[in-house]
Amino acid sequence: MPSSRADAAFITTPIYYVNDRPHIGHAYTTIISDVWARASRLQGRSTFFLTGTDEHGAKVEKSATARGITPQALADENAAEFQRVLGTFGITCDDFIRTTQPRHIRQVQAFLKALAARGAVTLGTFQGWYDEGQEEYYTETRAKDLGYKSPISGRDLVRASEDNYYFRLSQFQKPLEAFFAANPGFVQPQGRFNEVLGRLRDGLQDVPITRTNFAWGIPFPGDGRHVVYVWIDALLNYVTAMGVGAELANSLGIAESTAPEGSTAGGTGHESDDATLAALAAARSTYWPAQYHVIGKEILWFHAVIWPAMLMALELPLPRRIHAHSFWIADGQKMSKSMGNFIDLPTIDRYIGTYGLDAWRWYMATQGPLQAADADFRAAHFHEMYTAELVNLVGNCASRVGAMVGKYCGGTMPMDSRVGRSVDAGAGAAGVAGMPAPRDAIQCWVVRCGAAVATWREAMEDFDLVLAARAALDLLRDVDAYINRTEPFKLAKDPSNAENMSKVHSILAQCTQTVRVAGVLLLPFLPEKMDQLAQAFGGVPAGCAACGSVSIARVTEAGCSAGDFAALARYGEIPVGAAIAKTALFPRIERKES
RNA sequence: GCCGAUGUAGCUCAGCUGGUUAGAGCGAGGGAUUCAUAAGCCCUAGGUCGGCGGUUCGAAUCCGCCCAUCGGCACCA
Repeated sequence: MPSSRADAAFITTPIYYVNDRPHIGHAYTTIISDVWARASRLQGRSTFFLTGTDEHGAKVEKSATARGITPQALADENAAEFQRVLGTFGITCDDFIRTTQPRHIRQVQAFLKALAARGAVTLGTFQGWYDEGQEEYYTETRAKDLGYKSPISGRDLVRASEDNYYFRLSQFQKPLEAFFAANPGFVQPQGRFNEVLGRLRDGLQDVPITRTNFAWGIPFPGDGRHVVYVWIDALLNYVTAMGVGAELANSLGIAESTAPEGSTAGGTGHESDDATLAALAAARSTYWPAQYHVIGKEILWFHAVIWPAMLMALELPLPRRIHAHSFWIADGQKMSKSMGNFIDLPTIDRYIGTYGLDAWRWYMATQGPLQAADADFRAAHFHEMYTAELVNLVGNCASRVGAMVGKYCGGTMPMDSRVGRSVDAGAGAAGVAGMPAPRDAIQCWVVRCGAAVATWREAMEDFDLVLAARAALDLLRDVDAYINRTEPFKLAKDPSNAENMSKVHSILAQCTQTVRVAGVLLLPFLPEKMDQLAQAFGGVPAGCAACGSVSIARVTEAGCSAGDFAALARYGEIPVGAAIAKTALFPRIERKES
């Protein structure tokens, strides 16, 4: 069993079903996870961000058959599409796992074998409503909704049964209750956790984990007539990607040859032998358990109950937290294929084309359904948020500070002449040395920045991206307010007035330093633009020397990791004399009425 | 049907264990300015805090009922 590292963090998205086309839901989950991963790296933590594709199951098999290609060919095609699409969102995943890769298949079989060996699996009979045309089972409630008729063919559903292997979930009722009681923050938001607890009180039943009515899946070890049911296969990706089951697979002698027919395992990894698997484990297994499983609310039960129970059965550590977000709706309407109102890829591309990638990430991360309520996606709202927060606040604040340093300080970082006495923005309501008082008495910028950083860190820890972003924006609001109050542009009217010019330099020094700190906090959200800002504001204060950027580097790329966060986010790191340039970050966009 | 949640200014929402004139952001209207991306700043919006009843010296904040909206209810990624 791996032992986790305190200085490491592992964050995952669900793996996406290759039978789907990428849409806003995939974009959302992946982007918010990416923001968190970047923030984690920024803080100097060794961070692993995993996403991927789920490629087995009856639906994939059926779609492939309909197109006259193999399931693997379909999976290859769509997995490539997912990778391409996610790439366009600036995602910094450290790996992209595919469930048809041998490394995954071998470990899944090893885990199932271990589950069976530990008495967590039994053979039973599954009964359900079967659609003979679709070769699919429906749940009791779904069948009832359909009037016990096939939604496709209209024929009556039949009561069918098949022998399946079951995971003895019912055995984990007590252990799960104890775990939840001891970990009240396990599932967030809280409302979702309550839902899980409520359902748990109704009691747990064993769940089937194999199927025999289709072939496109991982053969169940010991009984080749069965394939592993897709969601068991899928859940295990979180540990197989990290090589957690490598030792088990090797010791059980499970070889790649047991992979299903037609599985050629394209894509990134092609680990197939014991040594490769062992290497995978050596490099990654200490990342487990995951710090965050980021998921949509529709798959909460699997992640909050079945997955922990499986891990308990395998005697593996449980993930620390599960964040289940809600759904985007479009203009007040649920998105659905029949409504034709899905925010699809072409729509997303249009937004990114018009507003830029960072703006898209910003809207996703700050206006999305992060908590229990669904969020409405509206074009007008997108435009308003872009203009109000990115153009008018972030962009404009950086612009006016950069412009004044250019005009009044020769484009170099000015000296704060009060350093040594007080780097504040007015110690108390009276202000300092004739300088107008700030709007609050707590405006010592060192303290102010430190508080913002602390708020940001705590918010990130809780996956409260909105609060984290606001901590940075508030810093910029304070800078704006400070400029308005101290009016350096008036003090600078007479350049020969040395005393006033000294004040101007002090004021602008404070503003410049603070804007830079805010920029660091915004980096995970706005990687391109905040990198641009960092370059304009003194170059590279404490970021990655190797790549010459403060952008958060990927930990997996040798020699390129985030710098010392304490220094990076500290007020005052821009050295006096450093070049400061005015920079235009977010262009104003005229919204054409549609 | 069962379980749970929500209902606060035009919009999105804060308001912990009840207590001075109910808040923020955005939008809208007005004002003073000009360093800045016609941005920033200041003032304003008089909203029965879903409805009714109760507890209390006192409730948006506790209890009950009602209305409305929403979520979960297991094999769906």
